[in-house]
Amino acid sequence: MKTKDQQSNLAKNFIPQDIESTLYQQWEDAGYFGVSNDDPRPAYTIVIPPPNVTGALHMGHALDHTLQDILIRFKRMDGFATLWLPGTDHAGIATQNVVERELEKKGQSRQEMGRKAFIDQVWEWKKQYGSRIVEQIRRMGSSCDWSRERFTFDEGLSHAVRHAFVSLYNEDLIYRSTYLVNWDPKNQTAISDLEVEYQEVKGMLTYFQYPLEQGGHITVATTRPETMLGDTAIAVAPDDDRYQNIIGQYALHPWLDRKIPIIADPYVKKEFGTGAVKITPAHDPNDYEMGLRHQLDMISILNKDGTMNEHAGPFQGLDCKEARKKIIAGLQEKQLLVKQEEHLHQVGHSQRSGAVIEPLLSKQWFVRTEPLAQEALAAVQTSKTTFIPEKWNKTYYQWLENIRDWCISRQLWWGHQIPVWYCDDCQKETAAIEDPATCQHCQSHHIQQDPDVLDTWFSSGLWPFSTLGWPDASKDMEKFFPTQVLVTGFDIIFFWVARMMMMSLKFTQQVPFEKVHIHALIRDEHGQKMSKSKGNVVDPIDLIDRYGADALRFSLCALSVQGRDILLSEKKIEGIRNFINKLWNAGKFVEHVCQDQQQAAQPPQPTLSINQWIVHRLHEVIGQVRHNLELMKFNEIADQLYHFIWHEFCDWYLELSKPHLYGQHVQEKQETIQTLLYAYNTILQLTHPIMPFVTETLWQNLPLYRETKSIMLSSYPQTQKLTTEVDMKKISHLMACITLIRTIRSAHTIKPSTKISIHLWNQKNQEVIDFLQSHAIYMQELANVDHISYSAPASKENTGYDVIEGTEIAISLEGLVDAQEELQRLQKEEKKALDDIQFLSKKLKNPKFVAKAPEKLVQETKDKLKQAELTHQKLQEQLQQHSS
RNA sequence: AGGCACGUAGCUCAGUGGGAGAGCGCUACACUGACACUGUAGAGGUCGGCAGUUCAAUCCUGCCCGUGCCUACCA
Repeated sequence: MKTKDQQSNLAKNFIPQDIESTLYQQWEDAGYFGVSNDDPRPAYTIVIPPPNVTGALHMGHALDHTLQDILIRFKRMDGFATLWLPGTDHAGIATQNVVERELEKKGQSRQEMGRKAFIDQVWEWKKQYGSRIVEQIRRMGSSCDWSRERFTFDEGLSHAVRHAFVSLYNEDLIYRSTYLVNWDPKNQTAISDLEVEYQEVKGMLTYFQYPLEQGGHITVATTRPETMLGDTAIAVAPDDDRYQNIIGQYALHPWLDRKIPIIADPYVKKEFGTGAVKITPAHDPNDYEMGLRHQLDMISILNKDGTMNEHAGPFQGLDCKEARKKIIAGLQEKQLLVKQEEHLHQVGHSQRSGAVIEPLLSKQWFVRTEPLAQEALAAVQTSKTTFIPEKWNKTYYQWLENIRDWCISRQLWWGHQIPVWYCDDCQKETAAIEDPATCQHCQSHHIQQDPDVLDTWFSSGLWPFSTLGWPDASKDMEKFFPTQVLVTGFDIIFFWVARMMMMSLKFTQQVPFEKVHIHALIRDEHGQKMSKSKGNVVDPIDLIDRYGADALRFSLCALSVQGRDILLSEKKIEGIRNFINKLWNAGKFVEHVCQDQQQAAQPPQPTLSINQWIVHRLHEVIGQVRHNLELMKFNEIADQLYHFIWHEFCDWYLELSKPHLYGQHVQEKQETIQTLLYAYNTILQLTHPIMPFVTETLWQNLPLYRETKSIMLSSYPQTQKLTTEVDMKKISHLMACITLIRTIRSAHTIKPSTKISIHLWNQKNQEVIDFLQSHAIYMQELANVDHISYSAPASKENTGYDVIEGTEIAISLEGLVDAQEELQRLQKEEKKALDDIQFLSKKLKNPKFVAKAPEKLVQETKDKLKQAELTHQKLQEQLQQHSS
C-alpha cells in the first residue's frame, strides 16, 4: 500500500499512453494471464479465432477480442480457471501471395527459387513480420495466455493435421477424384465453393447458330461464346415441340471436326433464350452434371493459366477475352451470329485474387462432408451447441443440409502438404502420418509425395482441440476441452464454425464449444462496409493511440447489439473518452476526501438514507450486469454501467455525499467515506472487464486494503441481500423536489449563485414533509436554497410555484420572478395535468378495462388519476392567483 | 429465385403487450475546491403505411412500401 501525500497521485485527466503498455507488461510478467491445467477450479475456455499471421489488427479483430476479453476477465474474477488461448493462422493463399509480391519487387519468383527455398523464405517472413498482429492484440489489453500461443503451421498442429487427414482417408471420408472445380487462374489453384464470390456483371447474351448435319440449323444462347470450343452436346427440353424432330441428330462444329449430338434433358428451360442450350461439360457445373448423365465427352479447352489449349483449334494460346472476341467475329463472318443482347448475370470471382473463376476439370482431394455434416447438424438441433443470437441456427442448418463435398487440395506451396505418396512402380498411393520410406503396397522406394497442400481451413477446423494437444492425450485437453464459447463474426460460420463442429464431433466425439456468439460486422459511421478502396478503413491501433484501448473497448462493447451491424463513429469514442475522464475524476474525488483512510472493502450497513440508497442501487446494478454478462448482452452492460456511474453515482451520489464529507459530524462523515469507498471500489471491479487499464490504475490508487495485488485477480462483485431497509420512493421524491426547484430557478433565469428561500408543504402527507425536513441539507446544497419553510406562504404572489406528487413548492423571490414567464410555465404544467386526467379517466371509464386488466394496473391507474387531479387542482388555484 | 434482418427525436441507435428512451447535435444559464473531456435546465417523435388480434399495440399477426445482407447452377 502506497502512503499518500497531500498531492494527488492522479493526473488531471487520464492519459492512457502513460500507463497501458507498462501495465500490460506487468500483468503479463506477473503471470496473471496464465492458467495451470492442475487448477482445481472449473475451467472456462475460449480459443481465439486465429488471425492471419501476415495481417494487421482491424476493427473486426478489435471487436472480437474486446468481447472475448470481457468474458475472460469476468470469469477469471468470478473464480474460474480461465484460459484464453491465442494464436495465428498460416493462411495459405494470403500469405503466399504476400511473400510472392515481395519477391516480385526484387525481380524473383518462387518458380525460380524452388519449393524448399520458397517455403524457407515464407518462414523467414513470418518470423520477421508475424509478431505484428500479436503485438497489436496485446495493445487491446487482451488477457491471453501467451505461454500457450499456437500457430496453425507449427509442429504440433501439423501433426494434428496429418493425423486428421489420415484418419479421414482411412475411413474413406477423404477421396481423390477428377471433378469440375473452381479454378483461380491467377493463383493457379483450385479453391472451394466458399471461396468463390459472386458479383452481378453486365454481360452479353450471344445467340448463334449451329449448322445441323442434315441441313438447317439450331440457335443457342450463351454468355460465354468461347466455351463453344468445348461443346459436346446441345440440349433441349424433352417436351419442347419445336425440337422434337431433331433430338438424336447431330450439329456440326463450325471450327472443329466434331459432331455434336442434340440431346433432351429436363434441366433445360423452354422459356429461356431459344430453349436450346450448348453443353460444355468441362467448363460449367450444370453442363458437367448433364455430361455425366449422358456420358458426354468432356473436353477441356483451357490451360491452367486461363489461356486456350490445344483443343481450341485455331484459337489456341489466346486468353478467354480475346478468344471470345475472335469467336464472335468468326461467327459473324460465317453468318452464324444471330444477335447479342445485354444480360445481367452472376460471375464468380476468387475471394483472394479477384480473378474470374473458371470451372475446370482437374484431379483434386475432397472431404466427403455429408456424414460429418449430419452430426454437426444434430449437435445444434439438440442444443449441445447454441448460437447467440439464435437466428444463426437457421443459416447454419441451411448450409449443412445442402452441403457439397469440400475440395481441400490447393496447388500452392505454403501449407500442410498432403500426406499421400504415389508409387512410381505400382502406381498405388500411401497415406501416412509419418513420412514413409517405402510404398506400403509394394515396398518400392520410388515414391513421391503429392505436391499439393491443404486448404487453410482444414487446419483451422481442428483449432479448438489441436491447440490443446490433440491427438495426444493431454492434461490441457482434459481440463480445457470442450471450450465454453466461440466469439466470431457471421462471415465465417460456414468457413470455420461449421467445419470445427464437423471435425470436433468426428475426432473428439464432443462439440468444440458450448456457445457460439456471433457478433456484428463493423461499418463506418454512414453504414458503409470498411474497405481499402473506399478509403474508409479505421485502424484500431490509431484509435488506441489517440483515445486509449479502454475507450475503444467500451465503445465497441456499448455498440455491440446482438444481431445488428455496428456503425462506429469517432464521436462515439470521444464520448466514451469523456466518460472515462468522469470515472477518473470521481477517483480523484474519492482520493481527495478519503485522505489517509484505509478501510476494508466490506459492504457497509449505512444509516444515512443517501448511503443506503447508493448501496441499494449498486446491488441492483451488480445483478443486472452479471445477468447481462451471462447472456452476452454487451450493449446492455455498457449502458447500465455508463448510466449508473455518470448519472447516478457522480451526478447524484457524489453531490449528496458532500455535505457529510465536508461536514463536521464525525460519524456521518465516517460512514459516508466507507460507503463511498465501497461503492467506488465495486464500480471499478464491475467495469474492469471492459476497461482494464483505467480501472486497474484507479484501483491501485484507492486508499483501501485489498486482498489481491491486481484488480484483475479480485473477486467480481456479487449481489447481496441488504439488511437495511431503504425507502427508495422517499429518496426519489427528494430528488424530484430538488430537480423541480432547479427547474423553477432555471425558468426564471435565477443565477445558480443566488440563494433562494422556499416554502414546501403537503396537505395530504405530513410524513413526506417530515422526511424532506430531515433531509433539508440536500435541497439546500444541491439547489442552493437558503431557507425552507414547511408551510404554505401567506401569499403566493410573486412566487415561482409548482406541485409534485402532492408536495407544493413555492419560491419567494420578490422582483426576480418574471410574471409572464411564470404564467406560461404554469399553463403548460396545467395542460399536462389535464392531459393526464383525460388519458387516465378514459381508461377507467372503459368497463372492459376495469374488468379485464390486471387488478394492480387498475389500482395504479386510479391512484395516478387521483394524483393528477390533485396536481391539476393546485395548479388551477395558482393560476387564479395570477389572473386576480 | 429462396432465406434473414431492418424502417423509433436532426444524426447514430437502444427498448417494452399497459402513459416513448440514450448518446451526439441544438437552446439557455453557470468556470461553488473531482471533472469545461464539466454542471444545471430545456426544445425536439402519429415509433414506415394499411388492416387484424386484444380491455390495451411502437411491440403480436397479415398485407403493402422502402433499405440492407446471405444463400443459389438459369444457359
